[in-house]
Amino acid sequence: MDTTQRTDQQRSADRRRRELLEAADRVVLRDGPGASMNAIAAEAGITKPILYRHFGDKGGLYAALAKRHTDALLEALRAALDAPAERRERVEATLDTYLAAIEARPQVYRFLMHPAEGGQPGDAGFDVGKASAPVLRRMGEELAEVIEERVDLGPGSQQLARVWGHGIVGMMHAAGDWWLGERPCTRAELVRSLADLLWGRLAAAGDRVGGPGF
Amino acid sequence: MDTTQRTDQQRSADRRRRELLEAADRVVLRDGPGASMNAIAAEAGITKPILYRHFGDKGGLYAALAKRHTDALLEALRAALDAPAERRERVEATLDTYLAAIEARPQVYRFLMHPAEGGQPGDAGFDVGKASAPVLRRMGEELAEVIEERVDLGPGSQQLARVWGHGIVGMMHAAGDWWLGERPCTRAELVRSLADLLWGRLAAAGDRVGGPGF
DNA sequence: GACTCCAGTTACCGCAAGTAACAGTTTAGT
DNA sequence: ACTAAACTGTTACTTGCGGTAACTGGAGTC
Repeated sequence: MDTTQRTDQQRSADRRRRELLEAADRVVLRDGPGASMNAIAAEAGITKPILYRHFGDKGGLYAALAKRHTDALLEALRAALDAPAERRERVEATLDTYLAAIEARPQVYRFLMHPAEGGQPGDAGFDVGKASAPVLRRMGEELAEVIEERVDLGPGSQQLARVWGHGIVGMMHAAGDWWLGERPCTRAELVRSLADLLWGRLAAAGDRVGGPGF
Repeated sequence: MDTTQRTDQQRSADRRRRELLEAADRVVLRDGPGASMNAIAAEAGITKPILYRHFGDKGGLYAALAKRHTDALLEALRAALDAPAERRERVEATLDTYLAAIEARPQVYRFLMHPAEGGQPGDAGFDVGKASAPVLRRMGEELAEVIEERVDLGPGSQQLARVWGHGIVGMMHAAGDWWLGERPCTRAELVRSLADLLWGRLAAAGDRVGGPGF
């Protein structure tokens, strides 16, 4: 029962866990977010209880799965966010990176954003936002950090940055979701339109004929 | 089987339907989005099959329920959007109306935004966005209409307005969701911060010390 | 060789969606 | 008045999923 022994076991368990996650990934990508534990186990060549031993419950498995993809996505976003360029270019690069990601793998995106809850009704009260897609939260928080650290916002900058972080992420997400469903324009056009919005073009635009505009 | 007769029946059915929806409303508000059909039927003083006769399946019931609340919310938003004031004031009024609504009835909000899917795995392919919360889509579309109709955006205005409609709604939604969970500031502060964001303050702000800002 | 772990299995429980088949009651037709 | 439809409601069932208990076989350890 010395250290190497234990490390071996742990390594084996970790490898197994990765294999299971990869199998789960395949199934979720094939069957959608409603994929059953049985299906995942079958894909991995084993049976349900093993999944439960590794991940506790379905939420655990999905959380682990989501973490993988979220980490990957955040990595890509960070790169775009930290690129050496001026602000507008960075914003556009970040938007484009996100949109390219959801465009390339819509199933992954769908899984991350609409995890299909499934919470038993016997659960506790309404912890609003707790069951919501945590991906957006993480993205919002990270963006807030970058903003607060890079942009000079005067007093109350931290709160402002957080609001903006979550707001911008939400804008990106909603616009991306809609765009992915309808494909009304190219990705570049979408990026440009959103950046224009953030650059205050709504405030700068004139009214249309007939009274005060929106 | 003349017309009046049939109308009577239809009226009765409609009344029943409303009663059922109100019962469902109570249960969903009490038990959360995972409320079971049995529970709803019990609250209405009847049993499951009747619910199924009226609404087809759980999705139908939830859709009907969501439509009610969505209509009410959109009504309120339209009022704020059409108020006689200048643009910035309207934007703030609209944001505040939305936030006040979700603040007043977080359970309703939660139900509308996170309907807990539940789609059987045997379903068709990934119609991304189809199962997504339709509330946001409707809000986005309506806002787009208002923008396109009131603001002079030059060529390509329709597409731009739609992108902005969905983007702004998403911003409002995400920021509201986060705010409702953490309550980091007052509603008025949040409204102001978001309006500032839309008014291009991010673009106008200076860089912080040490290199180009975000 | 007996002992202990561990991966893995089968077989089950509870619960919720959805359905089939049956029963009471009002309404229409003759 | 008597039957037939149509509507409302019920009980009792099937199916399928999440989750668990209890057993089984094989690896290493004393």
